[in-house]
Amino acid sequence: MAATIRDVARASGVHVSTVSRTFSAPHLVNTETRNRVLAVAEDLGYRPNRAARALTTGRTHNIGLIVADISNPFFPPLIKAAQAHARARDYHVFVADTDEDPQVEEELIQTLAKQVDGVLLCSPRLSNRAIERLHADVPFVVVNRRMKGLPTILMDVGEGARLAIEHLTGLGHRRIALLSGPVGSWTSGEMRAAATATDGVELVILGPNAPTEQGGLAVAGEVVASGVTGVLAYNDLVAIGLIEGLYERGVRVPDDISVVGVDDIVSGRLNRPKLTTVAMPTAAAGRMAVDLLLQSFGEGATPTLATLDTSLVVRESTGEVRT
Amino acid sequence: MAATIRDVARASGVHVSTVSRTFSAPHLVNTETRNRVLAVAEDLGYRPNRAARALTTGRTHNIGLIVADISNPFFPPLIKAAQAHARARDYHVFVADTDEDPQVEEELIQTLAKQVDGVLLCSPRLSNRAIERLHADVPFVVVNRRMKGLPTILMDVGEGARLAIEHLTGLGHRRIALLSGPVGSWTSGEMRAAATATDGVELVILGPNAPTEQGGLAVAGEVVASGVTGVLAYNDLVAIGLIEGLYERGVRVPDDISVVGVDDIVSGRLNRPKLTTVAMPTAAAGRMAVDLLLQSFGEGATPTLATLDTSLVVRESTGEVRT
DNA sequence: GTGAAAGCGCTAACAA
DNA sequence: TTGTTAGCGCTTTCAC
Repeated sequence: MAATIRDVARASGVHVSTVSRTFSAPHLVNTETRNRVLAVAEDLGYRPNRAARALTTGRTHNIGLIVADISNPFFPPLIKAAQAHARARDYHVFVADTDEDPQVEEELIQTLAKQVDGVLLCSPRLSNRAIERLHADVPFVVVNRRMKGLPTILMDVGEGARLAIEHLTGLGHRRIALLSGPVGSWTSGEMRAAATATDGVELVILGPNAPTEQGGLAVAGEVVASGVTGVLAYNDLVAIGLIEGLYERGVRVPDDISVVGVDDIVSGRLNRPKLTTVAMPTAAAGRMAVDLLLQSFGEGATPTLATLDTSLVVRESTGEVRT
Repeated sequence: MAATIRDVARASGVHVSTVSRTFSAPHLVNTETRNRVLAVAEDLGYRPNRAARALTTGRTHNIGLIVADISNPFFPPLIKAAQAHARARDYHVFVADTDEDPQVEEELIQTLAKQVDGVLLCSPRLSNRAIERLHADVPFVVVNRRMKGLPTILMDVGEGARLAIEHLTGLGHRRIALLSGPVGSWTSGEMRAAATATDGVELVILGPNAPTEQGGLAVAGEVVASGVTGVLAYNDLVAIGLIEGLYERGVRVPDDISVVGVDDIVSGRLNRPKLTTVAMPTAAAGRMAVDLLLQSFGEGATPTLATLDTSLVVRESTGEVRT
């Protein structure tokens, strides 16, 4: 059994409260005593039990981070940034994957609720109502989903979609497909709204699609059949899958069809053709999410909305429409 | 503030212990009473506080899962499998990323130690000594690293490397490069040992390399300069990066150089050329790791070694040597 | 500056 | 079947 505060107290001839202070309020204890306690603690391999500490303080110094699919390369940069940022502030991040299942998501939140001080909800699939209900149990910061009354971080994917469509029309494309994402995805809705609002475009909406390479692969036939020359995919994974699906059908990118993705994941930069895409500020979002959450622990916590800019990165998967 | 066991007790006119039993040993309480308590609990939105429960039971029902780099597509299938498997057994998995930094890894383990019942250590970068020391604080299961005395899951990458080399020699390749991985990687050592043991091969060892696409990209020049016709890369990411690097230098895969990866990640199945690779049973490893850990909680827990088979998947990145 | 005591939310004997 | 009591490891008044 690991050493407890009591062991340290006994071994150093002071009372538990003094040991406690040595760790949580060192300035309140005599330097000499403190050093002695510290030495004994070191000797015994004592480390304060965070869970027990949380019971009295109400602060676990843990943050939960919930994502729909950890294997989507969109998330790791966000996760890593959040972890690093949190660690620098003496918080730890626990990541959990919901497998795109709202019910698992809910369970996870409830489990996490008492073990963390707050939860970062990334691209949640839960209904607004459910989120509001769960919010009674634990503070949230929501990423990529508009939630009134909760601290929210949005990446301006609508603007990105607009840029992408403009890029395509600039290349002469008139008939363009939008590959939408999962039902309930805020991002997908934003993209759709932006695309619909653009003039001079015949928009074909295909979906919902799974936000994966498989999703893109599966919709390739429909894309070909739709007779479009340009495509804006829900994300890079879908775009990559689509390109492969088109390739299998003898359709070339960008020669026959231009494809734009969203996210700017690493493998999009290495695949051939290198992907033209809407770059999402994922790392910044991860850091900001942590900041907002910690901030919300303080007094007078005001729900905040932070919108981060996106940008279009033009690479090789888009080209002029063939005449 | 969320409802506590006491609120429920008061509101349902029983004592806290009865409420406690209703949740942790329902068969010990009268059906009628139980229903009443359950109704009140539901009404108040009460959920047992796992952290507090852990304090008395010594069981958190949480499992920590530590990986070196969550953005390496090798891990997500393992993570997902472990999470699903654990959830089915009423355990929850918290994932943390060490960023390939042994010091972060150590900190993480210590933080996790008291908040989980055990830790799954995947491809740890820590020294054996450090691992043994930390093992005093929390039970481990180690994946992809040989640790005497600890439950261990190994994927037989040595055998996989042997198959890969044989595949290459079978295609007529004689001069073959092995792109090794990070220092301290058990996998890398196994691959090297297996490759060295193969007869009739001129082996060129290049590395250590970062286990990423960048690592592969960076070593492409050396590969060309070495005059090999076949390459076994540390993992698929390195293989993919290498192929891109070769492509940039006008070297074709598999026409000029054959490349074999390790892991069988999804994007290797979609990139062109589709990657020939050593498939790792990651999902099985994740499930088995959870099993081993839970098992080790029981009586007479014996340290175990499980070795999982790998296999060679031949796709398009390898071909006959040019005459 | 340090000690004593109460209590965080819960479980686990032991009684009744 | 249910209540009583002690206590898990720690923090936090309040005294001294």
